[in-house]
Parts: sequence; C-alpha cells; structure tokens
Amino acid sequence: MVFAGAGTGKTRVLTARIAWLVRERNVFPAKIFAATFTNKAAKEMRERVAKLTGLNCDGLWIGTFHSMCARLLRMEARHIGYNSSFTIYDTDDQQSLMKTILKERGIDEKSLQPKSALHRISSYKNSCIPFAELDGTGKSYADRELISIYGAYQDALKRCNAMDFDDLICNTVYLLHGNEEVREQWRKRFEHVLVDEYQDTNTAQFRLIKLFAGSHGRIFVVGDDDQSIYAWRGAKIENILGFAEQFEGTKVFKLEQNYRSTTSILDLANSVIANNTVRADKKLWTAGEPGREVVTSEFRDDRHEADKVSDKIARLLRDGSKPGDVAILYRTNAQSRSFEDVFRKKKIPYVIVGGLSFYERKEIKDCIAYLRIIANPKDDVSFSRIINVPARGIGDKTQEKIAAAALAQNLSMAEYLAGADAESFTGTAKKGLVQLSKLLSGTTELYTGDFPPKDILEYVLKETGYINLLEAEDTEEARGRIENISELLNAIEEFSDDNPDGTLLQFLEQITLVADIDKWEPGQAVTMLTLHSAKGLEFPHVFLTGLENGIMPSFANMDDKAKLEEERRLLYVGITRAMKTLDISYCKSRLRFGQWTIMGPSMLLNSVPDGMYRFVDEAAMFDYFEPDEPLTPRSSPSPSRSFGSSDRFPSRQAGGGYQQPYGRKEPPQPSWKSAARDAAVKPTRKVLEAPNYDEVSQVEVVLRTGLRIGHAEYGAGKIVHVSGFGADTRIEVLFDSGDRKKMMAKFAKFEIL
DNA sequence: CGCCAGAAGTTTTTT
DNA sequence: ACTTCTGGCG
Repeated sequence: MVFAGAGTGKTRVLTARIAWLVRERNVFPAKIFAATFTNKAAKEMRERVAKLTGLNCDGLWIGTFHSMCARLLRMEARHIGYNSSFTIYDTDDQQSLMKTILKERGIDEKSLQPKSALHRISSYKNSCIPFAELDGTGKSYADRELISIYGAYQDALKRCNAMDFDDLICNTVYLLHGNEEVREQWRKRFEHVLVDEYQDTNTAQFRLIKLFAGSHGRIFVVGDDDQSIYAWRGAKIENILGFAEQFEGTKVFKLEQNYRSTTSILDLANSVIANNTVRADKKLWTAGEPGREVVTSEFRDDRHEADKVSDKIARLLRDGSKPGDVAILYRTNAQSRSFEDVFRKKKIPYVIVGGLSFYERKEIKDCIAYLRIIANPKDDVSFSRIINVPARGIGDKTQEKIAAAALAQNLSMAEYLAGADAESFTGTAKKGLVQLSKLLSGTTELYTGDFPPKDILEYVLKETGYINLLEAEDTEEARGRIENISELLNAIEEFSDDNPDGTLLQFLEQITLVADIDKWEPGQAVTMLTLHSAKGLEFPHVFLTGLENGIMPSFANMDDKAKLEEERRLLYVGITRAMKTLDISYCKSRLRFGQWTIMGPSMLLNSVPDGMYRFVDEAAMFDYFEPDEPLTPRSSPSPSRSFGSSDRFPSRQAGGGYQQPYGRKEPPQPSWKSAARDAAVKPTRKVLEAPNYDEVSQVEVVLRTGLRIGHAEYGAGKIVHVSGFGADTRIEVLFDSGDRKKMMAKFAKFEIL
C-alpha cells in the first residue's frame, strides 16, 4: 500500500508498477486488474504502460470499477438471471422506475420521496446487503416498507434486464460469492490487482478486490486518506486506514514529497488538513520555490466575486498565461452560473466541466430511449419514455392497460406490443400503437441486420417525424434541440469510427458510464469545475471560490464532525490542485433560489493561522458598482483578517448612491524572491488599466467569441458564444443578415475569415 | 388527449 | 431565477 499525498506522483507509481509487472515479471497484461477513478485516467495509464513496455496492452483490464464490472457482468449475466444486453440505468431512469413502484403501492411521494428511497437502497447496495438478507428484519413499519420497496425495485430491474450503477458492483460481488466455478475462473485470471484512489472505495468494491486477491495477496493500492471525498456515496475511508489489517503482510509506503505546488500553497494545505482527527500521519513537503503567497479575498456578492476573479484571470492571460493554465473551482455546479455570465461578457474562453450533461437533455434522452429499447426490449423504463413521444395518441389509460396486460403475460411492454392484437384497441390509441409497433419491428430488423447504430437512429427520427415536428415549432429552443440531435448523430458516427466493431450496446454503455471529466482536455480555455471533478487534476493558477458556510461546508454537513472533516478534505483537495498561485474567495451575500442570502466566511478557514495567506477585503472597494468612473489610486486598504466578526457590510447606500471616490486596488505586491517574476508583475500604471479583453482572447483557441466567419449558407457573421470543447464545441453566430444561429463547430460548413 | 396556468422544487458532491 | 410538475378544462 502506498500512501501518496497530493502531487507526489501517485499515477506514476501505479503506471510504473504495471509496466514492471509486464516487462520484468512477464505477467500477461490480460491477467492484471487495475481500477482507476476515471475512464480518462485509465486511458492515459494504458497508453503510458504500452509506451513503457513497448507491448500491446489492449488485454489489460484497466478502467473504473463500474466499467470493468459491467464488462465482466456482460460475460456472466446468465448466472444471475440477466442477459448480456442489460441496460445500465442512470439516476434519471432509477427515479422513473421508483416513481412507478411507489405509485403502484399507493405510496404518496410526500411520505416517501423516490430520491430518499433510492438513497437508502443505494446504501444497502454499497455495503453489499441484498434484499434477501434484510427481508423480515425491519423494526418499524417504515423500515419494513422500505425493505419491501427494495425488493420490488430489484425485481423490477431484473424484469427490465437493467442494472443501476450500484448493481454493477454488488451484482459482481454476489455473482462471484455465490458461484464457485465462476469465482475460481476469475480469480485465476487476475493474478494481480491494483487500485488507484483507494480512499474512495466503498464496501462493495472492497469485497470485490478481496474476492480477487484475498487468497493470493498480490494487491497493490495507492491512495490518500486526506483526499477521501466520497463518503456520501458509500466510500469508506476505513478501507485505506485499515488496509494493512485486511491484507496480511502489507508493506506500507509513504510518498510525502510534492512535485506540484509551491511552499506557500503546501503550507496552507498542511495547516488545513492538520485539523482533521481521522487521518494517517504524514506531511507534504517540497524542494521547490516558496512562490507567491496565497491570497484570500472577501467580496460583496457572487457577481462581484465573478467580476473580480475574471479580472485577475484576464491579467494572468495578458501576462502570458494560457487560459488552460487557469481553473475556477467551486463546491456546487450552480456556482458556475455567475462566472459563466461574466466570462461571456468579457470574451474570455472558458469551459464548464459537469453540470447538466449533453446526454441528460430531453431530446437526447428520447433518442437514447429508442436505441435502448431496440438493444434491450425488456427495458420498460425506456419504453414508457417513448411510447407516446412524439405524441401519437397513446394516453395514460392505454399505457396502463398495456403495462397490466404485459405483466399478466410475464412480458415486457415492448415484447407484449410486438405480439399484441391491434384489434383489442380502438380509436387514436389503436392507430398510434400500430404505428409504434411498425416502427419497432423496423428498427429491430435493422438491429439484427447489423446496421450501424447511426442508421438505426436516423430511421427512428425519420419514421417518428421527430425532427419535422421540432422544425414545425419554429422556436429558438426547438432549433437548439435539432442541433443537439445532429450532435448525437455525430457522436454515434464518431464512436463507430473509433470502434469499427462497436455495437449499439457498447455505445449505450459508454455514454452512461463516461463522465464529463473524461472528455476534458487541458489547454484551450479557463476550466470551471466542482472540487469533486477536479480531483486528480492540476493547474498553474487556481481560484477557489465560494468559501462560505452553507456552501463549503454545505449546510447539510455543518453540524456533524465526520462530515465536516470530509468538507475539510474537499478544501484540501482544492488547495492542492494549485501549482503556482492560489486565490481563495468568499462572498458576503449570494443570490440563491432567486433570493439574496447573507453568507459568512467558511468555518474551515477559522482554524487556519494568520500568516498562511494574505487577506484582502475587496468588498470595501467600490469600483464594482461604478466601473465607468475614472481610476484614481486609493488610500491603502488596511488588510485585516477578521473572520467571525466580518459581518460589517461596506457602507453602500441603498439605491447605489454616491460613494467616496474609489479606485481599483493596487495589484498584489509580490512577496517572493524570483527577480524575473518580480519584473513581470511590478505594479505599473498599465496594470491598473482595464484589461483589454480582445488582447486577452489572442490565445491558441481556434474558435472564440468575436471571430468573424463565413458560412456556406448564411454568409458572413460573428461568433457570439462558444460552448463545449473538443469535438463537442458549439458556436452561436450572429450573421450580418441579422440571423442568430447555434451550430456545432464540427458539423457546420464555414471558414474563419 | 393536449394545453394552460399556477405550484413546487432547485443546490452538495458522481459512477 | 429558472425549470418541471400538476390539475383543471376544452
């Protein structure tokens, strides 16, 4: 076991180990099971191992627990009452299914929310407690009810030939646990087990690796208990803290030299994490530069914060940093909003990782549901989604009738429909069902005839008239949806290009198990992402924002010591992402749920001693309110740290009344020794001028706001917005004709003028 | 069945 | 502030 602190070369250790096993110990890559935290990490490691060994590493089992378990389960599905075409349900699908179950049982959503039922079921699964083990053990009525819902939910999943995320892990455990033949086969197969980010494994994952490696003990795990941030989804920090007791003969190594951050950043990180009680003893150090001191700023509100942070970033860019060197971190996805607004306005290229993903959009989910029902006709959840989409006259009553009739014959709804007698229905419902039935038999023919996934979706779109209906709506929103669907078609085509033998099933699995972060590539734009998504990444310049009680720590985690420690680890993860500079900020007030809410500085900062960072009270500076006023130097602000008593608001009169002459604050005085850096940031008159954002945009971004393009169909125009990145890049163009169009960069026919 | 208006929920984090 | 859900009505 390797305790590898942030930035100590954790990934390198793991890669080197695999390469060593393959090259020096002659272990076949196919006999290695290596679990990583993201698909992206897996892909990179596979490539690095191949490069280090010069061998083909296609057979190497490396990936997330979820994707590797899905792979194993597809091979062994028949042993647990599934077939290999099972669908993987995401959170949305889980909720649809749970809602149906609660409705069937006449349980009011107010007495038991689908989400809360799913959460409790998820906890059982993460601990590998099957329904059978709980049956009859409920102490209260509510307990017994929940347990019985758990059973019903699992039954429904099985009927749908579907598994949720948690099932992928625990079903693998149940399978190996309950079937000796299968277990021995896989045990023999995996001669070596390696796990990255071991601090974030849950009980089910622990049981799995124990099943694989428990007997031979060839297990190698890397992790950092201080970066354990997934307890809320069942991760057990005890797994890493108690590893040596679980696996006899464990050798423990500690990596404490950090190769990423400056001393200033590490000092702060160490002093933050030292307040935690549940942790292994270790301390990061670096032989590197002291670096610029960490700056913590107080802002009036989230808009002010976004405005000032973007100013600071604009300066960094003008002074030679690339947008890709900069990251804005926050606790919740919703916080990206104010930054997004400002970055748009100032034309600074940015990219948001996470949040509502492309595949969660309504029109995309509709398309995916059609594809799923073709690959797995038992999938009633997907079938229910599309049975009347687009509207074809099949209403609630008809749907209920079909569901009941299907259940009576022990068939799924799609299976029932395929063999149903149209004459048993009447009117519009009959017409619609005949239409749907025809459509599905058509797609099934294409599917069994091995037509590429793209053809199948195109057939569905044509037969349903989905696109035509959207076109007829003739709204901006509908046009956006059409663009999204073309983008989906593109994604499918790209998938087929990358995986010539790729099946529809594999495509569907990929889009469910691949996270937004997996597609992210460094370099093009300022990255905005949550602290959770940022784990494992590093950036020269980091802005850690919204450090307020209620956000970080979240309201839900403020009163519980263990939960508070996890929030502290989250802060620690954020701090240790920074290589050269770190700017921390919080707001005194924030717009939440459309309401202004008074916020206070995070209690996590209270335990940090003075001198760990420089505090700047930016809320007392008023340039934010009257940005067009001429710049005048301001009398030096008294930098004071006053957490706990910092509830004094700046003397801003209601109605934005006249304030005393203000000035932009002096840029931070460099406090470090590097002469070269000194020259670069020496405060000059020029620095005080408003940054020229056009200049700032002059970066290696091919497509950016403000660029003029010529389009084959619409003529010349200007890009007014760029979203997404890589192959997903989308642009919004204002054409000289006055037309505004959103298009996919990859798809649109245009040239840069 | 489909439309509309008003109500209710959203923001903790993700595979 | 914004989206999604719900119930009543034509």
